Amino acid sequence: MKTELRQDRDLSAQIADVLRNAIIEGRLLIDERLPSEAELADSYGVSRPTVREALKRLAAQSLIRTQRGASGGAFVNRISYDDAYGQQVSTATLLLSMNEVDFETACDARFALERSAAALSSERRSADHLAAMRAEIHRQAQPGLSDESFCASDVAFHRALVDGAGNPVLSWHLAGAIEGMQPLMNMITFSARDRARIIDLHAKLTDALEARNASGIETALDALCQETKQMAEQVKEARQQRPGTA
Amino acid sequence: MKTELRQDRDLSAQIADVLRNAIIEGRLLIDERLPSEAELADSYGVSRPTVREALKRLAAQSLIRTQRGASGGAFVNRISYDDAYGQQVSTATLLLSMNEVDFETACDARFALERSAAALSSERRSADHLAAMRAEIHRQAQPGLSDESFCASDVAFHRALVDGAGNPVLSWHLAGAIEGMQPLMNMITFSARDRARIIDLHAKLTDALEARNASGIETALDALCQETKQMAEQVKEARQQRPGTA
DNA sequence: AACTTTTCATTTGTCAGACATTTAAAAGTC
DNA sequence: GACTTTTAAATGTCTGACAAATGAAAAGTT
Repeated sequence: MKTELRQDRDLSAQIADVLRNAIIEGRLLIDERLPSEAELADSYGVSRPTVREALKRLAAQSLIRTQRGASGGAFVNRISYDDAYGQQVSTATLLLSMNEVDFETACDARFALERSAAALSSERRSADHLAAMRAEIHRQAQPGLSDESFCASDVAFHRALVDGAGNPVLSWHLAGAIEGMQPLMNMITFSARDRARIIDLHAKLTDALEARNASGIETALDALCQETKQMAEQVKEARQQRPGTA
Repeated sequence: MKTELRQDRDLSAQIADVLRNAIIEGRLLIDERLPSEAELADSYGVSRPTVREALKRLAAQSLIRTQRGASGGAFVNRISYDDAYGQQVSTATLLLSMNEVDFETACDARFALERSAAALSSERRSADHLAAMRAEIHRQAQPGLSDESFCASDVAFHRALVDGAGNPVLSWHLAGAIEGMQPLMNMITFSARDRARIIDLHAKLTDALEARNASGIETALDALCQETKQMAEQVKEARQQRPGTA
């Protein structure tokens, strides 16, 4: 772990890179303790604050955890499913909302991925998943539901659908595709007629899933994709007519 | 941006959370400048090193960039596609290699996702994508290729396939599924017979893509999935017979 | 007046040293 | 032996300082 640092870049960034590579490439094993801050500072020839900034960078990526006290220190972290889930959603959200990704592209990608998950789900889903989906449909039909709550329920519905595949890795991937679009979806105003159509499609989708009818699922998902893109298009047109609200 | 901080948690972590939320929820716009470190330290009642640790956490997630000099400071960053790509691959890699995700689950998820991307690619792929895929097949057939290089070429092949869909968001999602498995794939030793079978399937896959034959693509992908899982199974059995090499 | 050079204030990057707090192990006490 | 106290090690935080980069204003020059 001896690397000469250049002087023309942030020292803390370079140290973070060195340690990050050591962790990713497996030279530092899970739960292994890193040298203390003082030792790291000494071995890289920098001050402790600089080392600490490097360690905080790694902590932000859940690569290490720190513990105070005797026999404390920084330890290589086994990233938890929840941490990875949050990072996935967060990165997807930023990618979609900060880069001029048009809604149609994001939507196409999302439903393409969901189609394959739904196909697996139709083989493996349990009664619990169906029940969760029907519960969300029921919530979506309640009058007086805010657009935001409708959106949240929509996410929960699709999440249950995907979880039906019984593959946590697949669920993790889909989290980015589905939950990452939430900010974009929240810009949509759902009219009563929109909601009715969506709820109808959700019902058809759930029925097809219950019957393990793969083609029926695909049809419903395609229709949902079209519906969603259409609503987004309407929002876009409304924006163009009276700009400034953006 | 005035929030009381508790004393029972890391101050730098709390400050990072506050700023992160402000960015994600859009209260701080892209390219907007954050207050200077001294001002932040003052407004949160902490010292500058503490503020700096918080800012480094955000920088590690590409949420901000910093610039020195007059009119410098920390600016809300528009995350680049490349940054998001790297984060996606990195998170997926860690999730798969650090958590006891069995190979079969990861493999199923990966090919499920790739199936849907391939379906889109069969409609939209250009001649360039086909050429890139055939070039990788050619490389894979070369004798004396290391397992690692074979793996890398395999990734490039599938990446070209996915890129054929012409949807960068889809490519981004698939990057996690495909490249994230690379460490797991690198543990496999590819015998000459294994390689021949894989190359044959790659050729069939490319032919089907050229013919825009969706069902042929699906068949080839399913076979590849089976083949991959089988090879992993063999590695697993070999490990169990003489442990300690792990 | 127009252009060039210099100076300067601002801001991040880094350092040194100190103290506070937490924690586990060692030492002491009953 | 069981409990309490002490101690040492480590992270968390603070203060104050200097270095380096950078843009803008001031000064100087033609």
